[in-house]
Amino acid sequence: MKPPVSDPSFTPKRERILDAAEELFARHGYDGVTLRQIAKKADVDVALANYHFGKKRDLFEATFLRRAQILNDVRLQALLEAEKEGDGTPPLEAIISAFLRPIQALKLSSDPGWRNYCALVAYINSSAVWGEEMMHRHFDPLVSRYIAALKKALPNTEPEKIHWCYHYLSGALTLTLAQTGRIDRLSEGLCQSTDSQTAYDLMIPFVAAGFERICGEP
Amino acid sequence: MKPPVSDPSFTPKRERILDAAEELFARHGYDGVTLRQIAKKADVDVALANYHFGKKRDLFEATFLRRAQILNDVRLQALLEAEKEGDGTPPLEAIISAFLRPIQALKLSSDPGWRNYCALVAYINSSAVWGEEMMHRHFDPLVSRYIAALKKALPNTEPEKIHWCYHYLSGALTLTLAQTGRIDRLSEGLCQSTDSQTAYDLMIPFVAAGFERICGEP
DNA sequence: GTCTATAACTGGATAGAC
DNA sequence: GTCTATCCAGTTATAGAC
Repeated sequence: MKPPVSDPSFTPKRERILDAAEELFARHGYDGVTLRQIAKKADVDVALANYHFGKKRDLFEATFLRRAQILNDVRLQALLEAEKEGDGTPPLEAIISAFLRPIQALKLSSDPGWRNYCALVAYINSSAVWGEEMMHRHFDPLVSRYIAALKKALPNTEPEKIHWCYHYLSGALTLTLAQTGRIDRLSEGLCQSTDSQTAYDLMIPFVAAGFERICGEP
Repeated sequence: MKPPVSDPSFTPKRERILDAAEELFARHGYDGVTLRQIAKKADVDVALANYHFGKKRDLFEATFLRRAQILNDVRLQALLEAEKEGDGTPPLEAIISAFLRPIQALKLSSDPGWRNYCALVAYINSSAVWGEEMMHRHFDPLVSRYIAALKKALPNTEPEKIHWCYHYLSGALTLTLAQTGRIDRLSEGLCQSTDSQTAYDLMIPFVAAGFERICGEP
């Protein structure tokens, strides 16, 4: 008989290592974390990380990859649905929603690991060392589909402008994912980094307005 | 007679250490860099970093602080000038310009160190560990002045919304400062991370439109 | 100010018992 | 799969000669 999966103490050790790595890498970066710290947080032996994942670098990749495909899948679903509703060319805001809402949904889901995973993606996307390679390999194929949809929604716009607007969107999203707590301090508690509801509800129209201004739609 | 400052071999070693630390910390993060690497890049002895700056942590702070005051000064100047021109309440876009243009100007200045310093600020702002404390202590006093100006330019708006919009602005700026090279790849060379001219020229209207949409001005 | 030498420690990685 | 024991390269930091 298998123990119930809901009890964290019964979680397979392999998964516990990934959970711990996710949280620590997200917060302290690749070099700021030791395998010993990860093992301690996961409550497993140090050598076990090596047994399951090989080198530290490979554990980092495995942590990143575990949820990347899931995120890509739900996003692709959202984009396809928007395209179906929009008869092939959904309006701008629907595309941006399809890009952002899945993340919001995962954050609000039952699995709290998504919060750490999002922070990990923010860390990787902000880093020149990791970002260029890893984001390109694992996320850009899907992002290219979003860019293509944006081009269709905003014809008569130079592709260059669409790329820059996507860059600003990516920046706003990345800092939101990082949940650094800075907005909490700056606003003296008025806003919270953890308030995903407000963060995404406002981000979508904010970004949509920016696109419209730059890409010259009414 | 002082040697010409343009010759790097005559730069005082202390400054060379800061230059090297700036570049390496920005790219690899605090934990991703060793004092030996910094010393090697600066072409000085390992012990010298310790002699001048004390512990590694203090060298990191010193690197961050060297240009922070300068940046705050030019920004404050820009904000005051905008307020003078706007009779106390400059229009939205003038405030955003006063926030962003000084950075663009420093990046385009003769001192290439500003490029690395900007990436360092991006690293710190993206990090939950460093960001909350260091950004708050050294940048938030001035940022609060910008927020106050935004509140005046956008009356009848809940302060909460202004803070969130500033957060999106900060995110777009941070990813731009990081110059990760991702936009280069995604756009297949159409756009360059290093193209500050375009990056800021488009960011200002993009962000202004977002503010207007959220904060309900025409 | 500058460098040599070294102390004291921590990191990743693995071999081998169970 | 799991854990003990250990290797050794590389780290910060400093004491002391010049």
